[in-house]
Amino acid sequence: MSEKTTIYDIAKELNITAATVSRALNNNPKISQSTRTLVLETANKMNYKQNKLALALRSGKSNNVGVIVPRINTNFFASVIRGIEEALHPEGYQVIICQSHEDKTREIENINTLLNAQVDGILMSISNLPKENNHYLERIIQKNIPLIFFDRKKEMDNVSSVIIDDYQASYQITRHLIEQGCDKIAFLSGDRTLEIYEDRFRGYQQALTDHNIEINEAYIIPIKSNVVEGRDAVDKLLALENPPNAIYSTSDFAALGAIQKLKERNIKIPEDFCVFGFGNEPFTKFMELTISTVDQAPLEMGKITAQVFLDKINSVEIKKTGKTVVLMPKLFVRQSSTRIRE
Amino acid sequence: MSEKTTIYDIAKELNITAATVSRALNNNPKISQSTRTLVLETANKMNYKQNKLALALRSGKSNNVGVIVPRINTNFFASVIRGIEEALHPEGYQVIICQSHEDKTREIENINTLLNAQVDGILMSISNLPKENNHYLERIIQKNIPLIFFDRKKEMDNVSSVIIDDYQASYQITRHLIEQGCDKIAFLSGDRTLEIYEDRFRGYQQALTDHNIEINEAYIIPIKSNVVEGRDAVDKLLALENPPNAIYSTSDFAALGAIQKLKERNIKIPEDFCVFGFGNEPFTKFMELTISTVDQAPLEMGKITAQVFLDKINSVEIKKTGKTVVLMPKLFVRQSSTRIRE
DNA sequence: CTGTTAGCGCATTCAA
DNA sequence: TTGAATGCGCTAACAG
Repeated sequence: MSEKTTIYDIAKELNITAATVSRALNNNPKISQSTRTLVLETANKMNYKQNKLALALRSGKSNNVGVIVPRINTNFFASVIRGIEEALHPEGYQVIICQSHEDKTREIENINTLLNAQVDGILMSISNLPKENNHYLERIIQKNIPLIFFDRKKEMDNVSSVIIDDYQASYQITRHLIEQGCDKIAFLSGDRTLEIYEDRFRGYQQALTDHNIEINEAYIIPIKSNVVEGRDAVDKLLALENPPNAIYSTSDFAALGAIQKLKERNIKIPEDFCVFGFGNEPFTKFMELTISTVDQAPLEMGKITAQVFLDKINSVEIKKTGKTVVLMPKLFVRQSSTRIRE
Repeated sequence: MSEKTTIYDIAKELNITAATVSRALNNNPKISQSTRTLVLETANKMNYKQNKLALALRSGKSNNVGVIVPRINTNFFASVIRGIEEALHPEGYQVIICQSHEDKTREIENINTLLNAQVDGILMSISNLPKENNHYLERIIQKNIPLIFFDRKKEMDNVSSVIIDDYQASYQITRHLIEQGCDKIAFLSGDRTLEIYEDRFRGYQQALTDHNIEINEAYIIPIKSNVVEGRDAVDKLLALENPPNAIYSTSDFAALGAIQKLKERNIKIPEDFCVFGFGNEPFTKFMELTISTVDQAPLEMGKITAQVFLDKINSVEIKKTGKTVVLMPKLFVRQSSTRIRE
């Protein structure tokens, strides 16, 4: 009862050989219908379960896919993972999740662990790394294991990516703030060595330029994605001789912190100061003062990332090219940035 | 370069046999220091990586541990997983995460998937099941795979659990609300077929009884853990002839929804109505009106759950007993229930 | 201390 | 259509 039955067990039961059983179980055409049904029946009766490990050892495929994210506890990453799961689970893949915690060392460890686990592919959103060489990523490619980036990518040969149009989102946010009458817009941004943040910076920059607003370097503040950094940023900004009248934060958490601090300073939102976040975390909708933000279509991003992986793994020819799928983000303009109602 | 080197490759290189290489690599005492270092050096030089799959097939251990949670995107479960990871990763275990989405069918699928993946253990928080038999859980035990429950458990032989003292937490919450002057306390609860919710109900009940307050069945409303259900519950409660003046919700999300709706109805919190949540979701601290809640020590719970698993797997004797570790929850009394300041 | 052998469970090649 | 033999990479028992 507690013993697992193998194809040998059912072969013995039927006085045939394991090879035949294997063929019957795998829809191999070279087998008679009668033995096939017989095998299937007894396999079922004996509660046979294929040993995936043996299969993996033999085929070199594990049917495991690794996912590496900076952290699991944001709505964005949790939802992307959900999307990946939903697309991959029906295909028989098991998803293994690792968190890098924005730490390069940990990220390399994650990769090693996943490679050890013989994953068939790695889907990842890279961490806030300093400008580093790609050795540890190239190891994946050399092993012929598909690597797909989502959201946070790095430019690499033969690697596909699924991202949103950060530039567009950023341009639209900045334009929106300008249209609301804000002419001094601060930019709280994650590490710009990551493409997403650089792209957002470019969108911000271009929108200002297009509206004849000069960039003020003092308004550009590097932050990490948490509440405290948003609070601290406001302190810095309000200490300026010429403080801003709007904040565009690339993190909802920092946007929240900023709003808290502005309120503590008795600055009225949105009348005196507008705030725009990024990521559409659930709490942005919950607040008494709802927070404007951008939805990054995480569920869709996950599903498409999974699909890109499946396409790669299932294509007969070895694809040596990488493609980039770009999703369109969607702005949710809420109270924290709405002065003018249409 | 892209080929993986095996112990045979390095054996051939050194004109020894694979067994010797294996021994050298595994710190087997029966080997000379000289060959050991020689093997280690060349293994390193040839970039040898142990094939975990072969190891798993041979040893019957996969070094994978499965974690099943209702959902990944709440602070509580994400943090428990983080705790599990932190304890298990250093021991060489890889954590595979599955979401049951509170769905029984999905939960059974998860278990099958994990068993197929030959996990060495399953750590799970069970879903909101109707009173069901345990067949699908007993399959795990029969396979001799350690099963540990955390937070949401089911009474089973030979199965350990790590939980918080839900009864105590609930008693303290209810007592606190009474001390704040609330004498009509509604109870929004998850499915009481789950022990945690039944325990919380008992705590609520006992506190009322101890303070000579009669239970009002109309105040007890079953909910799911989301914002909308909290809003709807308030509608129901305020439609009563004798509406309550406090809500204790076993879900922070429902507590949030309740607060939203109460505000919309111009009911003052905490002056006219107190609200207490459960789970210490981050947003409870973020709100303009901060929400009283209970911290379930998720990180600690994860670490201990992992430790219980390690103890079980590493013990020489086959432990046929299950123990239950009970953690003490911590109340965070915030604005939503604070009338009296000390 | 080291070599030989065998088997974990499976799928595939070669014969029949 | 089926059987026999083989190997995926590793380690443990046994023998030397």
